Amino acid sequence: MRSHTCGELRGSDDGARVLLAGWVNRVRNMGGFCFLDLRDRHGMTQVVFEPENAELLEAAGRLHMESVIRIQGVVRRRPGAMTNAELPTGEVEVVATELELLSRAEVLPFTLEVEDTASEDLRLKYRYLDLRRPVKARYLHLRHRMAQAVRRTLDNLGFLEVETPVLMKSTPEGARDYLVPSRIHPGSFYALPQSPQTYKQLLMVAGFDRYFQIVKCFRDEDLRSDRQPEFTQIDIELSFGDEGDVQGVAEAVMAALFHDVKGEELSLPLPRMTWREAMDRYGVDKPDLRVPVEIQRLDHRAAGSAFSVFEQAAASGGVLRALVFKGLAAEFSRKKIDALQDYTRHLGGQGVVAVRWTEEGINSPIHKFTGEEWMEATLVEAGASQGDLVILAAGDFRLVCKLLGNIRLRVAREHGLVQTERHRLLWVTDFPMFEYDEEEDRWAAAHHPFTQPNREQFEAGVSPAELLSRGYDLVMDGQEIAGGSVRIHERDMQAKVFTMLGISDEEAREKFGFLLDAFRYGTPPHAGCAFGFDRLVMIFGETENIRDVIAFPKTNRAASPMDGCPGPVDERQLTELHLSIRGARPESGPA
RNA sequence: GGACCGGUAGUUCAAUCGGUUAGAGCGCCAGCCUGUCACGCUGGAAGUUGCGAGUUCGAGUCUCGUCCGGUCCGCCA
Repeated sequence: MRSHTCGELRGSDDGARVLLAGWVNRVRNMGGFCFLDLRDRHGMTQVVFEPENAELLEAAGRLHMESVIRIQGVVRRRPGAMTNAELPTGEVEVVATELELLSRAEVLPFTLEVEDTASEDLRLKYRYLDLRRPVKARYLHLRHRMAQAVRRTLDNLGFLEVETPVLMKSTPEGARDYLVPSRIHPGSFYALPQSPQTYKQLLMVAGFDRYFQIVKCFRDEDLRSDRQPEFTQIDIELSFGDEGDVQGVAEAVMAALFHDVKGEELSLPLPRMTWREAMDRYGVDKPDLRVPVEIQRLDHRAAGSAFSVFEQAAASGGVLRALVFKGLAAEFSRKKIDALQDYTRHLGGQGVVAVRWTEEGINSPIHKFTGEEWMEATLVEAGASQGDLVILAAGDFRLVCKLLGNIRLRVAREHGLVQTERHRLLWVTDFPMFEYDEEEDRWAAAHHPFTQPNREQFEAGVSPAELLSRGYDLVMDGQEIAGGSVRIHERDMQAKVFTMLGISDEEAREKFGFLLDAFRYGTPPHAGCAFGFDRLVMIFGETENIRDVIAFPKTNRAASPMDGCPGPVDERQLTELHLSIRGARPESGPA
């Protein structure tokens, strides 16, 4: 069909007879002759139609953009001034001798530009057109290269790729499941996996001591710019190893990606930081180390401030923390500070105290309570000096972390404080084992219920609030790109953790009996992790939008404007599945 | 579940304080053009202003509702 792609002809091919096929990117009809840019995913080549062949020239002039054609012709080196330095094929053009229209294109619903000019819903509805644009196609090329690098690396390290079921049992912990009704078992449902967690642990019991899988996972939760209902994990598990072994493998994967994709050597091992330290210094469990501003601890100064909010924080065991933005006092007008307060309330806080230290002195709304002396001493202790903007927040530890952690990033982004020259990776370790679930009034697993608690603490009977886990997250540029843990492999310990989670023996047997049973027959100590592959591609592809790195993504409301899913089904199908719909049925899909 | 932003020719946008026939670029159609590469020039067609109510002499513009897209909070072990 074709002898070359549209991206490979060079000056050295001068004189060759070639067959090219592709899409008409653009036609430039000069009257006496005409130029045509022929495009495929490999590149673009200029085709010339000359007056010697009037019939061909006329046919070329009639072509529509995005029609698919095949041409036969002769490669010709372009005259010096006519070369196009912007194109890899720019030294040559193909003089057409034959033209075949393979598929005529109608006028497109939007024009294919370099920039994202068309609205996102149109581009999603005609995703196959959006993907013709090289700027979009490049994300899928990148994704492919990264997937290959991961497979090659893990294969070389002795990992076995095993596929696990997509239809599985619904489990109580964690995200909302996508459910699939069973035809054969009336009233019963499969769940789509939120991750292959239990299967990979069972593979360890089965003796496959090094497993991996690049696998789709599903969570029926609301979407975000970095969250889709179906997404891909690089899932890894190994036996007879601990945190260090898993982290070493994950680091090897990252090093391979840096090498293959960016041509850079990643310096290993990556730094480690405890969860507590990350929260104290950055206010989040996934610190962006590219921002050179840290939270300052001023807890001991809260009592004695004479400002009721701070005093209250001190009295109730809360904290007083600060962010110091060097030299930004002058840039923060009343309006910008108000915007920051709005943002704080949006995050669920009551507000923060913004202090500007200018040439005229210290400007803050709480002077009248604290007095000049307390304020200046506090600012100095926080490391501030004249010209700085200081944000103070007091109260519950988690809330203060959330407010200052987010403000740190927001101000850094708005004022160009993010040092983007190089990526910053680190491991965050020693996470809390449990988090208190206010709604359900019980302790919930911070990672998942198979995570091994810190053994010393566990044996000493430390309270759930204090207990740390053997979980770890890999963080890159402020994003969690992988998370994992050393798993529980002892039946007794697993039973105790279930108890701490308020899961009864019966419930544990009902939901996880197969795993507990498996542990009775010889279980190797094991540990693992899973990468969020989509987010990884986002970072390497330098996009903020997860839809960019997925071939056919869903909208914010988990629908696909392209194929109209989800949509209603025939009554007959419902009957087969023993289902009836409560309330009115939709007449058509959401798109 | 909540907050905010957006929706006007095929498309991207404009339309002053609510006021005459809703404009422009790209695309499309017709014609011209021998070195373009976002070719150029001339002319033309193209609109349920997302949808539904309301206010008004008069609504693209104001109000309410609703649908769709996006960002964020909650949620996401």
